[in-house]
Amino acid sequence: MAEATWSVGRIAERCGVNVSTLHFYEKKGLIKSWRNSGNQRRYKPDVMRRVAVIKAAQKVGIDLESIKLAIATLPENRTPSIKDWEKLGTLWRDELNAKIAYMKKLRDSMTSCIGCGCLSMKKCPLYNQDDKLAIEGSGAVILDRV
Amino acid sequence: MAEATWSVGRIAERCGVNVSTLHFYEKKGLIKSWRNSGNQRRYKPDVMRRVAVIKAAQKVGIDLESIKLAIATLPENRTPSIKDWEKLGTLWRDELNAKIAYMKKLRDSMTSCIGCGCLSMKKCPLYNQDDKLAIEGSGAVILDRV
DNA sequence: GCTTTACCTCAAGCTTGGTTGAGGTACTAA
DNA sequence: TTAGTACCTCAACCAAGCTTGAGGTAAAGC
Repeated sequence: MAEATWSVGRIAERCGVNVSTLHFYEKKGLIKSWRNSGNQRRYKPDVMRRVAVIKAAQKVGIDLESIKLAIATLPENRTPSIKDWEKLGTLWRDELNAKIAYMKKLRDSMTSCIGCGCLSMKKCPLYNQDDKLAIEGSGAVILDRV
Repeated sequence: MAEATWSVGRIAERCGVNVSTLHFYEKKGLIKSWRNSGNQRRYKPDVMRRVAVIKAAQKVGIDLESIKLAIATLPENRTPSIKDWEKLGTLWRDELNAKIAYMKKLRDSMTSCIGCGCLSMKKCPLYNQDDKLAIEGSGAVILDRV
């Protein structure tokens, strides 16, 4: 059972994603499969954990490219162990901590800055916080140029 | 000075955004202008605060549509007061608090769940947390269907 | 054996939040 | 008056992260 091989539809069902998503992830290099004699995808069961981890990481705002890089640190030649996975978790937990801290800073500036006169100027703390960690990739950077 | 009218280029420069962004926001109904005799946009100075608020809200992960709805609560017939703006700030601060709380929950599940056996199943706390507040709009919802 | 379901590939489409470019008009400064 | 900017509109494009559809093959159930 532990070393069974899985079809794309079964993986999709178990992971709660569409088949097209699995195709997409494969094309992006996030997961791997081999083909059976009829050219259909077959998976090792650990792909489910990979998909689950991808989804978990996305939830905390990590994009697929970064997830791909992180996943690339997993061993190629053997099924990743609990320890291997935990390392990823730790990595992302740190990132998440940083994001939380950033959002707290934003929150604390929010009420005061939004009503105050500084908002469109370069002194405003809401603008001048380090936004390398910005949740949405873009949107940042812009207001510091004034 | 306080009641001066501004051209699109000057607003763009003061707010640190592109002219095209202001066109875009106007098309989306987030800001307003009128035209001079030569069909060029003219703005009241409070549009700068609007733009600034839009950018601030984006930083905390609020999408333009929600920002538009929030801005729509501002008075139409007069320049919004500090109090009006502060109401928005308070609203978003609450939203941000909820997001922070959500991310903390994710963080606490992260290390333990990622390595554990529950990750691809419906019992995993990492999946079954309320994800209405998900940072990235999509990506959520999916793993609860298993 | 036959039907239904699952799978395949490739291309095109969708959403958000803009940017870029073409072709043309208006304003400003010397 | 004449450059040189600044502005106008409209359409097309970009990136991420998928989804949808067309046209065709494989596998599974009765």
